[in-house]
Amino acid sequence: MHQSARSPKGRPGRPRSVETDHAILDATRAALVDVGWGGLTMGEVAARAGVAKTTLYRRWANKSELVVDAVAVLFDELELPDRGCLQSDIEGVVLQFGALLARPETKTALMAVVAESTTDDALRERIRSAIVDRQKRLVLLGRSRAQARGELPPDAGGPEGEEAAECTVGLIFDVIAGAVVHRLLVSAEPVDADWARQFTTLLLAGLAGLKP
Amino acid sequence: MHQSARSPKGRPGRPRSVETDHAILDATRAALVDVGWGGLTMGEVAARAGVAKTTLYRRWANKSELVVDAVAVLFDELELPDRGCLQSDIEGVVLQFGALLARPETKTALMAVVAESTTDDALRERIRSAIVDRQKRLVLLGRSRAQARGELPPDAGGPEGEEAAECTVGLIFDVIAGAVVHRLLVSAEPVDADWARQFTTLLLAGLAGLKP
Amino acid sequence: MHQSARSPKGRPGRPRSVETDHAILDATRAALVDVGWGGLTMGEVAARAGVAKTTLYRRWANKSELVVDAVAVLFDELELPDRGCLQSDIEGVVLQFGALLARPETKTALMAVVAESTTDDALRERIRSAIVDRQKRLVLLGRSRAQARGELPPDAGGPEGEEAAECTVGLIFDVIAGAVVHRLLVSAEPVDADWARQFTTLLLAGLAGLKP
Amino acid sequence: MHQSARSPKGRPGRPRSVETDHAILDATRAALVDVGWGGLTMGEVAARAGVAKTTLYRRWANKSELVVDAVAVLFDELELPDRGCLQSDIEGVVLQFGALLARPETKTALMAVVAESTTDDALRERIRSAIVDRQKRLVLLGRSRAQARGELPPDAGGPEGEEAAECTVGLIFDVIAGAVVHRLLVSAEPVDADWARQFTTLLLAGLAGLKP
DNA sequence: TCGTAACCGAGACGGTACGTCTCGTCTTGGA
DNA sequence: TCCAAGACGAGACGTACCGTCTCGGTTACGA
Repeated sequence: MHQSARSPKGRPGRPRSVETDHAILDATRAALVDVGWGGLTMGEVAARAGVAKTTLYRRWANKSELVVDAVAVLFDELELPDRGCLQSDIEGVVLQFGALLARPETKTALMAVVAESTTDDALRERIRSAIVDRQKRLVLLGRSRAQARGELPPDAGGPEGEEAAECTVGLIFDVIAGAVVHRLLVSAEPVDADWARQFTTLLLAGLAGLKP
Repeated sequence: MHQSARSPKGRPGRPRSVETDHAILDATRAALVDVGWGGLTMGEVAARAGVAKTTLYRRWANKSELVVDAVAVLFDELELPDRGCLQSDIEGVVLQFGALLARPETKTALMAVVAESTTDDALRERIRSAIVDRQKRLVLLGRSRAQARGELPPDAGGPEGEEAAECTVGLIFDVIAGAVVHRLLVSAEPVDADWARQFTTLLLAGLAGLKP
Repeated sequence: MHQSARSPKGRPGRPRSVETDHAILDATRAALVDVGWGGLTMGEVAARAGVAKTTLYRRWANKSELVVDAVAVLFDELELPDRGCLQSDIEGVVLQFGALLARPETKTALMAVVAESTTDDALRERIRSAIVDRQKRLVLLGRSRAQARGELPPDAGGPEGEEAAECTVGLIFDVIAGAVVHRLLVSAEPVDADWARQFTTLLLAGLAGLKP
Repeated sequence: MHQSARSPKGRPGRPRSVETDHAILDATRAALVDVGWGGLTMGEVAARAGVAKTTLYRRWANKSELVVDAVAVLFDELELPDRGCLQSDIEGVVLQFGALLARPETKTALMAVVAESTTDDALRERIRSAIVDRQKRLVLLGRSRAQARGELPPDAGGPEGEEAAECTVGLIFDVIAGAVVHRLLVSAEPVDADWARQFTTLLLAGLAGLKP
């Protein structure tokens, strides 16, 4: 998770409290809702969690890392619904992602830690491993499900085919996540069913035109 | 520009120095490069600009607004190159945008003010008017140029056609800007000629499939 | 006084508030009475003085220096009463000194800063110049007054006579101050008229036996 | 000694380690030399002694009590040399006391605990019983030895004579200890043979003039 | 010989104060 | 009226110790 795997056996001294861990992460999300990233302070989180500041710093080096861990779990709620066809599946996940990003703790926190990560490589890596890479599973799952349905051709064999597929996954991910984030946070307009349909149509048509 | 239109005529007292304005904005960008958004302080900017803090606060209410103005001008450098066909034109603008976002003062500042704007509506409006809306011109210009070349059909007449076109402009803008930003800042991978070509291909194929 | 003489003329910027100086020193003494040296915190002093902590640290580098300045002024209240004969004059000053050291802010602060000064030369020097050396005037005044009365012989001429006199002043000062402090703070017994008389008798007899 | 007499018999459970006791007191003195009273922490002492903080707190309630015990033993090294006459004997003990107070662990600790004791009666009592009262033996021994030599008259009989003698012992003790401490720690000048001779001369002449 | 009670190390824990930093406002004096 | 310099009240920062607690494990007595 955060600091270290810390072998459950043999570690001398009093072990860290797991309830404390949860209390802190819960308090972090609650505080984000109330005061936003800018108003979030370690002292406030500690007070809400009924915990000493020291206890926070023992686990996380700074605000950014704490918030990444606090928010990461929210993204794990995302899942690919099985609505019968690829278009519907993607629309479903786009709407879910939109709904997630509309929550105040998510939107304010996500952009802030991304901003912070532009000058902090360790933080970027943490964001990647805790949030971004975990959600690529959705793209992979969608593809394999569509292949099973016959909506997409099976992966090309051979190493160069694999590499191309890998590359396309990254592109799709950037397009989906980027478009949703940009519409919500920069353009400040809602991600509703209409927009999801229009966007997904564009994406699938684009993908169809990409390969040959 | 920033605080007030302040009529050039008739204002009593000593007028504000225009060199001071520029010195402050330059110092802001320079400081952003060195210390990032998180490390940027009004005092630091004032010191770099050889100016008193009071002078900053007389012009901008806070750090965010100052940074928006400091960064906005960079985005005006973007232009749509005329490379002869729509695909090339878009690739060119994507590469320009990627290069702009790769500059440290741009990427750190842009995400930070967007994050801040999630809890500050006035700031969001300022970002929109100073940065985002000004760049939609690129999409509009690209479309009309492509129409002139015959690569795209002319706009549908009538009000519903106009509305649909307006809506598509927003979608395209979100997809382009979102994908580039996400690739650079979240996925942390470069926006190079290969990626630009692949992305543009996807986009144009998607657009072709969107209309009918 | 404390930080610097700071030329009253020409210093740019807002000058420091003199009322603030006094409020802080008053608050320091009041807090010493209530909570003692060990319980004294910079934050508490600041709060009592209605002042920000920053304002304290702008003037004094730490608790010890602040307390030395706060307490020093109390010692200036001491004076040599003119009761007609040397014995009575000394008894008077001994009783005054005893009364001063019986005040809670004085006794707790004085020993604490002396203790701190054993590992801080700058602090020792500050104590010396702000407190100790200023009180040697009492010994000198007492001697000259006694000489005027004919109770003591005039100073021996010549440099070696002067040096011996100087040396004796130091001895007398150490004996008086040391005995009073030790009785009050270590032996924890009162400095009353009886004790003052007995002690002064010993001192004067000793001095009479010292010279020849 | 410190916490309890703890009957050597019958106490169930593992007995406390005596080496640990010594290691802690040694570590306390060593740490005092290095960092002084202000910088002394229980954690530091524990670390130096190779012991857990818990182990310290099982034995002493706080820093002051620990330091009193750590330093007290040093004062037991003092003894009254037999140099043949009272003046020489006193000079000898004054020099010894001066040398003891010149050691860094002694001077920093002694003043600090005295300062602390001004707001802590239990501590003052501990200092008295562990340090001060034990050294009055030197004054008593000196007096009886001088009486045996015929340098001083025998004690006056009767209860009022006894009381007066008792009172004089306190006065002498305060004068000697106070003067030495003051010279070393406040005046910051050395206690050397010259000063010891001058001071002792004053003291004995004073005593001679005190009685009749 | 075996329990049991107190010992011991390590370190987590809720607190408190530290001294520093930045904020945004204010008060000077000079231009 | 503007500007620079810098004092000011406010409050968060991250650190250091405090004294207490919970661990797992050790040591010596006495039943």
